[in-house]
Amino acid sequence: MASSPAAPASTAAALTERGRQKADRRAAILAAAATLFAERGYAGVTIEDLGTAVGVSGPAVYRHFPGKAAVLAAILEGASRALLDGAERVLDEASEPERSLRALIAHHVDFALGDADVILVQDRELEQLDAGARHDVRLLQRRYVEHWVDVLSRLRPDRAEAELRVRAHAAFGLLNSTPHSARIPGRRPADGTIRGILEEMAWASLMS
Amino acid sequence: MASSPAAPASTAAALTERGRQKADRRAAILAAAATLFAERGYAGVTIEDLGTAVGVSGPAVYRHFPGKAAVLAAILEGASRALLDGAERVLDEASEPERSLRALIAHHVDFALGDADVILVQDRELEQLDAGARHDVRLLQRRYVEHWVDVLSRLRPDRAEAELRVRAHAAFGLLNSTPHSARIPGRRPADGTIRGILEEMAWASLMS
DNA sequence: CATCTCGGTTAACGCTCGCTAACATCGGGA
DNA sequence: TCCCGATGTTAGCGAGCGTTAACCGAGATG
Repeated sequence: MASSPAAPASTAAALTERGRQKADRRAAILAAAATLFAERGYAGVTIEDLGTAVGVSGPAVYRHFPGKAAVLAAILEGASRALLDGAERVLDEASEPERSLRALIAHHVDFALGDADVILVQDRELEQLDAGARHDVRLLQRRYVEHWVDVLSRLRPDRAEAELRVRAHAAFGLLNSTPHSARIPGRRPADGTIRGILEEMAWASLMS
Repeated sequence: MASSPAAPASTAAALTERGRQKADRRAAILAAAATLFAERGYAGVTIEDLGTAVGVSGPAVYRHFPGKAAVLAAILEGASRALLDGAERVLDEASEPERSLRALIAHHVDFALGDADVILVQDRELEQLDAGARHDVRLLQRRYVEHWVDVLSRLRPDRAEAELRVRAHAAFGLLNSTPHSARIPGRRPADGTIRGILEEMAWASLMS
């Protein structure tokens, strides 16, 4: 799950100059890949495209990832982990369920509006992963959903967990709608306005 | 937009035996393609797969569609048209805006639960279309959204159309959530139950 | 200072897949 | 009945693309 050959354990960060450059390149490839995958789909992007997007060309990408699928896997695992970590951080700070739900919603909106490309790829390209990576991502997603279900079941103990799970998924669809529709032309309201609308709608739908 | 060489105009339906067989084949290919595209993505399905799925093999598909892209285009245009036609039919029957909105929601849920594969493909593979077909589909989608916005603006004349458009898109994301999450294992409630939950959530979110 | 590692280059292989060609078969109108 | 057009079949081309091979220069290391 970590790096390959006996990584310098804890002091991994302050390595040499080359070490940081490599990390930067890797991050740049991931960022460019998210944008390109969102625009053209995983299959519509070539390894050469990924290289060109970060200023190297072609097979240099293989110095950072073992293959094209690994790039997608890194994006999806990163997204799932970021979403999950954020949710757990947010839940540590608020114990009252109403506050917790509002915080969960706000955090999800932040992510959806901030990393729209990643959300799009996450929604669309999960199936392209090999069984192992797909399973890992699904596990992270499941844990994320369960946090939502936990909070919801404290707010509405009368409702079955199965219903709350359907409601959580529906809320994700609602909150992720902007990355999907943003590609359609037409003027949209400012991000701040959209954020308010989505938070209000998500709350109302979940508590209805 | 219709058939090629001087089609027998109005009496097109009651043609010969061969005519009906051809129509059946075409419909079978479209249905199989929707399922396969939903499972593996447009790029993950070969023309050979499409043929095999309906009992013919490989290039026989070209007797019914000029190419792979045309199959996708037919699915997406069919879906957009069905959604739009249904909405217009529904709006003809109810003039009161509250009833209209409830009917629009119910109709959309019907479609999402009944043609989950098509909804999934519609959400994911629009970009794979060539510019012309994509434009056509976008036009149909736009008209569909505008029907929702019209009804919403009669219910909430205080709100800007831009906001209502964001709300409509968010509601679509909510209503289309089940086709997306259905692939995740785990027991789900029965369709009837899900329908009720989604309708309630959509209404609450739009009117909040 | 010699050497080794590593991130980069270009060339090329091989597979997949959309699509076309050439040919067979058969239903249906004159 | 006879022929034409439509719907299949199999063989094969050609392009695109993921990946590997072979080589190179420079920064870290002893």
